[in-house]
Amino acid sequence: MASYHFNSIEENWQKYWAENKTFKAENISDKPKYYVLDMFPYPSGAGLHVGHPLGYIASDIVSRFKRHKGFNVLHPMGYDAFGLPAEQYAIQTGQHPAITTHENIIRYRKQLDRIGFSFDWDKEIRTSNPDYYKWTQWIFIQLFNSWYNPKTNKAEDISSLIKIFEKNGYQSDKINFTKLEWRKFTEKQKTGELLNFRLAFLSEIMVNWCPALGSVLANDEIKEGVSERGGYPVERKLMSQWSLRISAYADRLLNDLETLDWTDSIKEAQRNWIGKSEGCSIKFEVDSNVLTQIPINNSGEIVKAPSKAKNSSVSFEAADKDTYHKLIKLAKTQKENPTKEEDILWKILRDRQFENIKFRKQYIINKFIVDFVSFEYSLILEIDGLIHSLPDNIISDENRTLILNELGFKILRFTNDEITNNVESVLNKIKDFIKYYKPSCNSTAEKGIKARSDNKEDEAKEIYTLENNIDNPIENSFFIEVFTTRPDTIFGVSYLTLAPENELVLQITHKDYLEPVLEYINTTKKRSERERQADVKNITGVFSGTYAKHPFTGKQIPIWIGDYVLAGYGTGAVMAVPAHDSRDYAFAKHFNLPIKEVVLPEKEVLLIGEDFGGASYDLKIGKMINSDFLNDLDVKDAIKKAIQTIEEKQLGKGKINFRLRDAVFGRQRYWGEPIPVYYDNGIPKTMDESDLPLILPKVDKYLPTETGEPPLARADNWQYKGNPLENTTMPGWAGSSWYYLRYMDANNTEALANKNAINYWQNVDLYIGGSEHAVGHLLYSRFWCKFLKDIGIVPFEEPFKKLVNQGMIQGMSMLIYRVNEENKFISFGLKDNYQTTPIHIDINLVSNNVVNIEGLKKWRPSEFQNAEFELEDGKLLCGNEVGKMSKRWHNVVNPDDICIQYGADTLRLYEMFLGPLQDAKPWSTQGIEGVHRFLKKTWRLFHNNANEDFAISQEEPTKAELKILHKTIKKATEDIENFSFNTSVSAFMVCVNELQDLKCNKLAILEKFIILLSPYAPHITEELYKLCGNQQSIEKAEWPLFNAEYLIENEFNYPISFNGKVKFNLNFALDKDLKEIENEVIANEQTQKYLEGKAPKKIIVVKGRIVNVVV
RNA sequence: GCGGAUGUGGCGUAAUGGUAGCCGCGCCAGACUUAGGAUCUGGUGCCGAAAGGUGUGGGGGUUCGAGUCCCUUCAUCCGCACCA
Repeated sequence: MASYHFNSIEENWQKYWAENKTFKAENISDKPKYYVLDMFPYPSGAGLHVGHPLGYIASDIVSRFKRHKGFNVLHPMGYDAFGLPAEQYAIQTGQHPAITTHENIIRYRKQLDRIGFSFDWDKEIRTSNPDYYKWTQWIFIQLFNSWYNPKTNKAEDISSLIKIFEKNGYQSDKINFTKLEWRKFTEKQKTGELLNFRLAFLSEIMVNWCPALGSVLANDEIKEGVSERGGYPVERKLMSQWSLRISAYADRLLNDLETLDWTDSIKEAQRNWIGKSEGCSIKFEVDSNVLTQIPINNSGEIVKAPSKAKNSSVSFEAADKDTYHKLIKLAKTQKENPTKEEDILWKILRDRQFENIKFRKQYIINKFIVDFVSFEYSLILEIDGLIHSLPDNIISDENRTLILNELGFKILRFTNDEITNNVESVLNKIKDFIKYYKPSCNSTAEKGIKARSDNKEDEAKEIYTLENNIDNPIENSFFIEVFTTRPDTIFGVSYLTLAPENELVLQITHKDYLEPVLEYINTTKKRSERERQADVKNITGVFSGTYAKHPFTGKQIPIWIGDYVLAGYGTGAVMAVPAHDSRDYAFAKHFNLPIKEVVLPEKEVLLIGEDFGGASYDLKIGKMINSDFLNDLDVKDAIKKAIQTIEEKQLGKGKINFRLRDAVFGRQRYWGEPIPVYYDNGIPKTMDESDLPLILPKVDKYLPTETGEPPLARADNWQYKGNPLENTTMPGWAGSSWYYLRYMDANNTEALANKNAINYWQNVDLYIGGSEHAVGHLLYSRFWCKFLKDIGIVPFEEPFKKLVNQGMIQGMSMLIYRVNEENKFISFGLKDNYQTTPIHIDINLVSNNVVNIEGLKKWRPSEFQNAEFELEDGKLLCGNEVGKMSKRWHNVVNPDDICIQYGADTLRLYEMFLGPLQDAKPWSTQGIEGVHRFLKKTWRLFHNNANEDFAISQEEPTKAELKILHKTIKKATEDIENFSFNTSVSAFMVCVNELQDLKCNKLAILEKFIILLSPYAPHITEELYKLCGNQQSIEKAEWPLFNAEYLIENEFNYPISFNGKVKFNLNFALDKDLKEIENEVIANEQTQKYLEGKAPKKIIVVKGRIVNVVV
């Protein structure tokens, strides 16, 4: 008895492969290498569903094929083991996430093994293993120790930058110091400056804070305003964070896309994400006639922007003179007559030695007197119950907070009661704050200190300054700098628009317009990102009351504030050209602002001054008009000319802008790689490499501390060399950004991988995975690869040469319909007679859309036991819905179940047979029978049907049999190379059907055929190969060679068509003269019938293809 | 809105510019069987009894010939989402 017992066959061969290490990849080999990689799975608690293996099967087929072709194949698998779900589970249950993760991995491994993948399991890796994350931390240290040198266009050791500073100082738009100043800087100041250059750096930035997850999320982890995992709300928050300077690599990441064999859609997604735009910055002088906010210092003097040395600083003590004098007077009174509470707090602040922190009392900032302020920490302390502002001040408390926050200050408020009765709590709050918010040189406040240090000798003249974006401002002048890609349209500018978040807004707003402007800022702030995104059509904005001067014409241009301008892009300000930008157009229309055309479209000539029929002309094609020196130029030339002129006149300069933001690298989370950084007296330093790995410590709870610090702060003795260690951990993408390198030499303790191994395996030849990683993982991996190349670790620029995206396998949900507010369910066809709600039920309760009602009652007795059912034809029919395969919809299909019922070979073949790998498709088990039947047929070819014995013939194959075989060899080889797996499965079926028709059981044919089939169905083919008398695994067999001679035909049955429509067929020898064929076709009596007595105009004969008669 | 992809039987799909629907599911008929949910044979786009006609989302074009190339339009799916 030898029928096809797939269960035992599959189990035996899986054991054999494991024991014999059949798929071991050698790091030293004479064979050519081939590296096939699957995207790193995260071992979730739900296990694998049938969608996951789709890509793994495809990559496994390619791997096995390449081995047959004589390649040394690296085909590894491992786990991206850090991640939020395990941590969420840990928070809920208290179980260490390592335990959960380990259990999940065991389950994954069992499921993977069952499908018969040819992974080299000796190379398995887990990102949560200290042996692995040691090297993730090591890479982080290298990033910290590097900066990007734009001259050499690569990362270099930070020491080369320090040398530059020592020799030349540094000058740029935003950072300026001389070599002498550099030498005078304290260590802290130097650290701060260097952080502006390190590829891993600490900075204070707006982050996406998800309170529910207790974590910061990257932009690509947010979908539609909520977190991708869990769907929790996300808010914007200013935080001190580790980031990676991916923006330094923006150009290389963009340009090298061209070298990659990836799909256009992924490349396009990355291009969009990087978002390069070439243009020009232009400065608009704010009209001094209307600028009422004269910078004034504490003494009531007008402060001139310190010329030259700190030329980019503008005073922020902006209040008009009248207001200011009132303030000074008030401050003085308040200082002299402190309240009881004020006095208590002041004494504490003065006496309690907050290391190096100086607090000032009753200090004027902007239009306000604050109670206490520390500039080192940008911290304001306020005691409720005190008068905060001028008695007649129109600014509300809310707006006051807003303005102070806007200036980069954080505010701690205490009540009188708190100060009188619980001074310790007040003290602790301040201490906690100071501990959590490290002083950062990137914060606006810190820059103030920097500026201030120049005027040390004159305390009275201390001013709090803020750096802005203005280059070389002329004294007492005030500029708004915009970024535009259309400098050619400079003469079409009818207004400027600032983003509401733009720091300049508060400076330029006319005092009469302050209230509506503040109100507008507040409204836009309250609107969540989500609302703002969803609501593009709703145009909002407000006039600032101030005008700017056109740089060429000198004309007055109104300055508006509008939330259609993004604060984070360019300078957060635009020059609006409504005639040639649809967003500006919509805004101008809404507020009735002038529209001036300056580009004449090429084709349709529009009358000047006339509206463009409700739209703007945005294309960069046409001739310039109404544009002074640009007139009559083509747009493209005008752009060049405009930039040139603007640069000559020093009104701005050519600039390239990227949308790509630096990547936030810290998570307020436990289950991730600890960041190997400690704080020596507040200065961030990396650990010695020899002390790595920095092991994730034990904590009592996986939650933030009471003071809001990340869970690592709970660890005992979380210190290095007596200094506090960093409390945040690395994000999920850290470990997965370089894992492909670790597989090359997974157990190396000396390096992330041995140099020879890296040189042998090089980059990944084929990478298969879902397109959901288009911009996250794939961009970060490219970034790290380029960095590792710069520092000499890898010899290649790109990690993944060819990328194939498998389509998602969707789930088919089963829906039954409950009558609203009744416990009654209606069959699909009758549901329209009622008001119903669809309910998802377990797909196992349904076959052919018929619901098993008894099963349903057992599945959820509470819901269905006593329910009423309205049937059609005695059946309860359900509806279907295609969507995500998920536990939630009860539509998960587990590959284990398929393996038990049909076997792994059937599952593998079927997943490939479903359709093109790249296409998304809903999972349906309909059709799996056909694939299973095919395998049974294949098995029978090798067996005598009568007694089911293995029976194979040694006879010489016939020409017909060889033709079938070689046709299949050709198709199978081409299809694998084209990733067209579905068509090759179909070719195998054709082959078996035809061999069966010929009753062929010849070894010479069948043995070759099963080698072709073996990458797809490895178990059954191993078994048959062994039965054929082979001692070795089929894996070692050579791929059959295709011989075209067997396919040569000597005659062809030509379709005869008339005007392209086929009417009948005629048989001719293939070497027959084409003219003769033509003659015979004309002579044929059937032809005469279709000619209807007319003479043919023309006859086309294509050899071996077709005959077409033109009538 | 912009960008990308896809539209072919009841279903999954196939077709170097050359006979549209290969292969599989489902369905119909039959054979072998105590039985079949095993296996085998034949049929199966649609209309039509047949002859024949018609047919690849719609419209137009190029070509001797278009599912395939071009233009246009519609629908669905996926990205990006005011990037100046």
